[in-house]
Amino acid sequence: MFRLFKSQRLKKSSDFAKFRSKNTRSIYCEIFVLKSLERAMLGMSAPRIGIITSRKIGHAVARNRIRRVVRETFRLNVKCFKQFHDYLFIALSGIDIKSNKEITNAILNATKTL
RNA sequence: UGAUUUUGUAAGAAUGUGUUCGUUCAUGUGAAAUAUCAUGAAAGGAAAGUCCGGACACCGUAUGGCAGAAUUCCGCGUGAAAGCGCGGGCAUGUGAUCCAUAUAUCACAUGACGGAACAGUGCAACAGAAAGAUACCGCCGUUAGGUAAGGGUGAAAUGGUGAAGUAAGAGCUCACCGGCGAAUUAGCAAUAAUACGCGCAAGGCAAACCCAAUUCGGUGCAAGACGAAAUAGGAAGUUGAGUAGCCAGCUCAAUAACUUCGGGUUCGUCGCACUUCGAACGAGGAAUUUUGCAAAACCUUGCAAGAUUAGAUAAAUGAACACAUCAUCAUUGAAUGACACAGAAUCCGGCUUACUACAAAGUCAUCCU
RNA sequence: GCUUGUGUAGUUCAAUGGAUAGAAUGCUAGCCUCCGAAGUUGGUGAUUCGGGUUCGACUCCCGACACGAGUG
Repeated sequence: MFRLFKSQRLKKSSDFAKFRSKNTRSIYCEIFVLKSLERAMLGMSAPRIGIITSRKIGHAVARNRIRRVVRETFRLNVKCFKQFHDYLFIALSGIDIKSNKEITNAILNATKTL
């Protein structure tokens, strides 16, 4: 019931390019930027997420940790995310200092306003 | 006791156990596993840097020359190679012995350690008369000139000390030391020792060009193979192209070929996860490793039994809770944390760098006797 | 992933192995002006880091670090 399928993750570069071109709703925290984009009402209804962790955040271990935390929060709290929407999570520098709980709480607060 | 350096460690256990929720791959069941199923496996010593060397794949041909790149004391061992290890020689530095100093001897450390020549070129700021040949002061003589002993400069001044000698001086001559040469002896060799010869007109830098010897075809899994999808031969330029910097040779091509710009597509499978046979169960083999036995002074070897073999692709290997253990804080009850460096990306062998703990050795500092 | 390049003042660039590493711009303090701007005179400030070769290193060599570029 809380599974995370491969189809729920953004993989193609065209999916990421849509965020650049079209108008998106976005919210900025000190740690990250979360963007949302409405999708055509076709196919599956579940929300999808893409994660960007650039090299500025830190070494590969720190980047892996953030990706895992974001995926875990997305998996356990799918109901907070709207259906037929794509989400893009962009991590910013300074996120590697925060603990796992702080990151999850910050994401859940962000989804309320989106 | 502390700091630091070097070497080593089948060490770096996701701290352990349990529960719950998940991720990737393989196999099975199944019509379908991208249906919420079952079983099994799932990150390091450096996975890192990409500095070397290979395997492997492609380049229609990889042949010769030039250019270019890399390596460089000697011997032995190991290895596919790069490299690594052991021993020896030489040079430099430090310390000790000796001690007026040098030489010498011993110990330790470091060394990209071929060549300065009957090959050539280049460089040496400032200072200094002079930096590869010269004469400022001085000395002798006073017409020309002779002279490198003394002065001072410099990183470096044409070997050092003493005697003899002289107008004054000088390897001009002699003794000792140093240097160079070829010979003999020792050594597998690098090289060393010996006596002999040369008065010693040429020193330093080759991580300056260069010379000698040896080695090297290029590109890299985004290599490459197959399938699917898409599409319009649109514009400009060149006359050759064959992936090597140039030339030659060889091969192909001729009205087609190539380059640039613009447009379209931009997904999947294999390569690729120890390997072979097999439809599968399974069997054989390989490597690593644990235990036991036997042989052996040790290194190690053999036999038997068991275990293990990562394979992702916007890129898996995770999260939460409970108990135990440990650490820190606070002060005797409960809070925080699971610890450094750090994340496989075709595979393997090295090198380099980062870092925790333990062990050993060295150096330095402080205290005590 | 693979290949490859570059590091000099806050910024943009110079410097043949040899003075105190130079110039523009910026910043800053005076002068000028009624006050600013412009002008003018000073000051400030750097060889990414660690070793080696050399008498001597921004330069040559080695290792690290940082920042780029190319490649289907």
